Amino acid sequence: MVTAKGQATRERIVHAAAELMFRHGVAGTSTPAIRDAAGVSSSQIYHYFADKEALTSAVIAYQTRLIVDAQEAVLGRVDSIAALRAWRDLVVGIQRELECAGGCPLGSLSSELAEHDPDARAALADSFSRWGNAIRDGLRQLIEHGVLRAEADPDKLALAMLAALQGGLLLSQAQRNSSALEAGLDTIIDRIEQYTIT
Amino acid sequence: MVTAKGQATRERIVHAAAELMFRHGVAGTSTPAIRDAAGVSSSQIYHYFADKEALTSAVIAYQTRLIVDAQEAVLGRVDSIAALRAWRDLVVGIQRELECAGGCPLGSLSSELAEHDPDARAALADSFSRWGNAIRDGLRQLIEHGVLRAEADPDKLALAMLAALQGGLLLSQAQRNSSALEAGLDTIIDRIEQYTIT
DNA sequence: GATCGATTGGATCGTCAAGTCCAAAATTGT
DNA sequence: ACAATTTTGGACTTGACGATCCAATCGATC
Repeated sequence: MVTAKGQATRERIVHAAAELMFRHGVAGTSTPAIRDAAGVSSSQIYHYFADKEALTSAVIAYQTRLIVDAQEAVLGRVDSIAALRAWRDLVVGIQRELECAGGCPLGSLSSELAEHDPDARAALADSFSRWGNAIRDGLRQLIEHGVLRAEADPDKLALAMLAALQGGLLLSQAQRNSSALEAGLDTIIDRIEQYTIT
Repeated sequence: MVTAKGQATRERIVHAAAELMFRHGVAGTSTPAIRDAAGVSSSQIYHYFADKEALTSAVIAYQTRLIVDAQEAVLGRVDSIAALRAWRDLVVGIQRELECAGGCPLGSLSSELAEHDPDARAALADSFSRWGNAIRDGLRQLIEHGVLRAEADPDKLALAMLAALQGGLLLSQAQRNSSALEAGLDTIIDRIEQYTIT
């Protein structure tokens, strides 16, 4: 059983852990650091989570909820090429605001955990699938609305878009400028635009 | 002064460290593990490298030499869309052979180190620039050979290709299949192909 | 073959992180 | 109010990792 107060404490821990892991990576985030950032004691972390791996798993779920839910909401309303470009501007804008630091929280977690934590890898694969499906559904709407021709392959284009997005974020993190992210997204959108019904 | 024998030892350490860091990440690779894998003693690591950060820096240079040099060689000979697709097949084939494990060594290093080691970030940004330039030069050759129209923007398309490549590798690592990598590269090449002179 | 720097082995140190433990305090239900 | 359960504080244990130290050995050069 867990009370409302306990739930709040649990969430405070996950929130602090997510923040620290985004900024310093999973391995670079110690449980003492999480304890201090969340303003709790050591025992509380292990009261709510079996070990650091379980906490990391909760952080993955938390970031997925933040990011993928938001993406689904925005992409669900795409009904024109202009709306797709507006989505692109949103993504680029977020990265610019962060001064290209940190990359994608999910991408970073995946890169760090994929080889050494199979459960985390599977969870992140699922997050990426949801994200890709959201893009695909946006493209399907464009076909249904008569914006794009039916020959366009929404599955393939969505995967390509997600790849360009993740790679663009990774490169912008390394190069500290968003040009690769912009070039990647713009080029995929240009390709999509060629299916436009004129 | 460093003798040939010392040089060989140094290289053995870098090679072992690169291998371990590729499989387990930088933080997941301890100096005792490197010592054992390289068959040297602790003191030798610190005889040839100031600290783990310096060794990591050597690993970045090593991976850059392996990967980017090879990419420059292959991309330097691109003279047709078919050759570009052959390069795509090469990249996808490598990832398939590794069963999509590990992602891109440079991408993984970048994701892990970018925020916490500024020198490593700069070195990796440089590696990515070289890689992007190699792609760009391949595309420029296609224009010069009259395969593509001059309107094609090789800089932008090369950045997009590199983003799709890195993102595709990251997603294939998480999802344990190469479909995102293939979709990403194919979509960018499809876009490039539309600049073909018919 | 003597000299001197380069190389090597391996014990060792200090630090810090993950995780445990137990008792105290707070909260809940009756 | 009281019992049961949850929540909390913080000291503590254990182990590993990065890094150091020093003596021993190797090998090139004169």
